[in-house]
Amino acid sequence: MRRDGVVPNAYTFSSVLGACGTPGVLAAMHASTVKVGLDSDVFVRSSLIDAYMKLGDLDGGRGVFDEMVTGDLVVWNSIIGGFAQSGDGAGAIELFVRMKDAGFSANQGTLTSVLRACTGMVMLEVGRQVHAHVLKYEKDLILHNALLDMYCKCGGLQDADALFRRMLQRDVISWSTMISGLAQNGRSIEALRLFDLMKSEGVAPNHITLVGVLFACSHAGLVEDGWHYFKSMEKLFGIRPEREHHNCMVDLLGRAGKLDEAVEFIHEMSLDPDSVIWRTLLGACRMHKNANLAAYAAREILKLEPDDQGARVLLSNTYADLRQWTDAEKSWKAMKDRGMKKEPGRSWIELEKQVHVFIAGDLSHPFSDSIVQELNRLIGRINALGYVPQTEFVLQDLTIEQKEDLLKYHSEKLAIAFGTMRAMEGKPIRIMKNLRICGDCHAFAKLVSKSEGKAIIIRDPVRFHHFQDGACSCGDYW
DNA sequence: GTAGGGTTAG
Repeated sequence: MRRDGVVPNAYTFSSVLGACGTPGVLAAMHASTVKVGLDSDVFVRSSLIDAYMKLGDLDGGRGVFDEMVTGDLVVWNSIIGGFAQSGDGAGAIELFVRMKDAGFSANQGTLTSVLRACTGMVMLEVGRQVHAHVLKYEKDLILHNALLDMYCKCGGLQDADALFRRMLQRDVISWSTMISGLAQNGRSIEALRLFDLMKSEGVAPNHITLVGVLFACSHAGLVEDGWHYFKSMEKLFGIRPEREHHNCMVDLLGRAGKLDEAVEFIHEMSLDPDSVIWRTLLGACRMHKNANLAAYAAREILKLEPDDQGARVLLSNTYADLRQWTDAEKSWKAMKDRGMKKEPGRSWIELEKQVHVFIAGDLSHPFSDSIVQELNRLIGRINALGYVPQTEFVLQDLTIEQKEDLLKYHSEKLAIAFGTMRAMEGKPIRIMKNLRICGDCHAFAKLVSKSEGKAIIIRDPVRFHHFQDGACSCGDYW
């Protein structure tokens, strides 16, 4: 077209920008839009923002957005959606507030992205407010699916359940979301029952539905059921098991302590094992304290991804679990030499529409003094219920006192203490974590839920723990 | 008669 001397217009650019697969091509295309003076056209602008965001270039997208000479709702939606999709929920919500200040009112697209941002940050209360605006779009399935997912991932299972029942239409995504949501919240049996209901209503499952089903099995120790679904999924639903399903099986077997079967499964599967599969096995080895197999899995990961810090951390931790301090030390040193650091534990809690972040061992929160006081009070109360700090969850070679101190200031404990101080009467404390919860914090949360008569809900990267009256929804199986 | 933004697992 260019060779023929035809000058592209805004229609051309907005179509072509979506196809820019590399930063170089996009930059050239962006330059062309400027050259012909079309970069301020709202269609071109929203396409440009979207193209940058899809390549993961947040600054690039933001740059185009900030030149805002012209803008409309879709331009706002592009930038908000971009932030929400790249995991910057706080940024997305901030932009959403600015958008409203600028006099635009949200439509379905905006609300969907904002819900996704709420989901990412476990902002259930903000999500509930968004729900009020969703009501007028009762026919929008995408939006309702996003709302459903928000409730599931924020631990609002009752709301999710009620919404799911009320929805005017449900597609395979709605069903899959609800099935996974139940499974992640420790209600695997209900998840499988819902799967049966889905089939009886004639909705065809897809490969993601089956991931949810297998996830339900693996997180409830339902080894037989898991095997059954895995073996029959192709025949029954025409879905060939993919990587994710194989990974679920390794998780299912490994989590249940059948490590040999898990290894055998990996060796015999038709796909080449990737680092995700090995990482799943490694996690199971750590859970069941099999250092030799862990070392094997970690070496396989590092073969595929030499700079994988997760593998090195888990390997070090396994050695530490076994009190093999020299090997642990060596492994930590290998990390340091490669300039890698362990990601610090972080917990978030939403109180009065504000998100508070706690970092393990970091007492710089403005209310730290009273939080530590509250923590001591809680520990005193649960000591009476038989709490003993499980220092084996500290993965360094330290004295008992030092270990107890490290354990005491794990980020989720700080967040729980802040929660018991400040949370509303009768409302559960909701916390999100970046790492999986440790065994000591799990025991701590169980006992605090009992001593304070308060429900605590913790979301880690893969699942939820609902603590109430001294027990957890995971049944101590995670 | 031509164009831009949104949902599900790990």
